[in-house]
Amino acid sequence: MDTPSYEKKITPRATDYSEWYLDIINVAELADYAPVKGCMIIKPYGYALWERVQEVLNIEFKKKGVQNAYFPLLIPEKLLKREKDHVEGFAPEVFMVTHAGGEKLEEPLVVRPTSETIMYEVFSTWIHSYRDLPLLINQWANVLRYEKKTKPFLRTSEFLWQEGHTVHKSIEEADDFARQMLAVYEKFFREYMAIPVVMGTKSESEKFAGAHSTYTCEAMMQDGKALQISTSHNLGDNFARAFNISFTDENNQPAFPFQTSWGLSTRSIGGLIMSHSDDKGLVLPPQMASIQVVIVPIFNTENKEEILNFAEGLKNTLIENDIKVSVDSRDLRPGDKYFTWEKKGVPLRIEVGPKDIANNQVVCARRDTGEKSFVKIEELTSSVKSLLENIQKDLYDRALERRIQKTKSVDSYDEFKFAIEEGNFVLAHIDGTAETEKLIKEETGATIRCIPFDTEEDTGICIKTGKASSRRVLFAKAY
RNA sequence: CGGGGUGUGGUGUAACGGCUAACAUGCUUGUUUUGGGUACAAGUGACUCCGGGUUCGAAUCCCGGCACCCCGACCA
Repeated sequence: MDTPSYEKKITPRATDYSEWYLDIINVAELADYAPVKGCMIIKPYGYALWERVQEVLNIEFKKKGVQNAYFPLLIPEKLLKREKDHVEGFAPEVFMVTHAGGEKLEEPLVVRPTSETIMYEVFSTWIHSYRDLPLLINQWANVLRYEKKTKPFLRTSEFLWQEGHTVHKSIEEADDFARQMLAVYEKFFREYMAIPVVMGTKSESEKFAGAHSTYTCEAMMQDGKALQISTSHNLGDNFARAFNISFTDENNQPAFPFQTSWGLSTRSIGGLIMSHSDDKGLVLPPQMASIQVVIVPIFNTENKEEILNFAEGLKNTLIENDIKVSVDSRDLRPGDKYFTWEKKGVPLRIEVGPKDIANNQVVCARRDTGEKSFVKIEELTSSVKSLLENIQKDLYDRALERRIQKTKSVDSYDEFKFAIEEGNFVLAHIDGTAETEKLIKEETGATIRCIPFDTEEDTGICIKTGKASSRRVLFAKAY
């Protein structure tokens, strides 16, 4: 049989991983390029993923007592300059508004690259007493950073995120909260996106501009590269001092509070795409999919109405059980529809035709494995639920297994270079200096992704300098 | 921001400096078909990324810009 040519192709992962990623976004209709450099249009099917992120995280944040608020997009330039490290970190990538109303502005306005400065300026007027603490605020917003090299979702000049900002009376409390929020992210990635992440602390050179310490969730993509998929910062009292946020404590003494900020962006959607998808298209975990089940009715002219009615009945049953389901009633051949939904990563496909109705069953086909099974109508809901649960679990397990297989512990620089070149996460000793870190990056392209929380004390010697080291850190090439 | 590459209907491609820019697919209509991309017919759809230049003549050559892709440096 001739292989027909179709309008959209998918480059296999083995041929060109990057090209494959772009093709998936295209065929699954997640995003389009915009007529502005480095910016993208998030199409409805892609935006539904972001809405799901918002839906789940809002619930988790509120459990922690965090409230949503909104601050302006534009920041007076002088505010951005208030904290020294912060401005140095962000200055090269800010967009600046210099004109408005046809005239030059007295003071340029910065388009927020992040909102610490404008929020904290305001926090200083909100906080007076220890009774005002902790202050727990989150905002859903877009931010802009001028980026030289962009890639849809993973790095765009404008991106969507949530940024949480909290203020606490002690550094211990702030640090604990920053870690709690990191754990919220970890849980979200595990239970919803089916992405296993490594939690840890960023090295000095990788930490956030102006932070006391930065905690991170690092995920491994299918090519072995790391993606920093969310971060949480303990800001210490650096910003409180810079923005003059102070409060009177229980002993009637003035004090500076301690702050955190934490964020998760549309980059995570890029991580989601790369984690599970295959050469046939997108693969979505059921917990993230806006369509969890697609029903493909198989009919001919005579039985069309009967089959469609039957399919609608199945749909209603599933909807009543909180399953997100859609019937593809288009007048196309079944194979055509299978390809459509395969590309879009719908976790489960139900085929229903005359033979099935006669046998009181349907055919269920898993997107992730292609595995087909017959399901009795009476057991439809329970079977679909358990299939979706299995898909969710298997996607996570496969991603975890892949990461375990591709995480190497090495003790020499030669082994290190080889393991990095092969596309692994590499656990190795380093002397802990920024110079050595930089040297390793220059020579191998690998950076310290984090000092994982779960590594034990393990004395050894630095793979590069031979100096003493007390613990292994995680290296990888990163997106 | 340096080095390299690409830019043609919605999508994937073709066209020596020379006919009305071609083919496939999509989309629309009709008939047919429907358990992994049915078949046929008719129709639809492109200032060949933008702006200059060279030329009798430019999708094609040159210059500039923009966007995208790859490799570096920089960053969520």
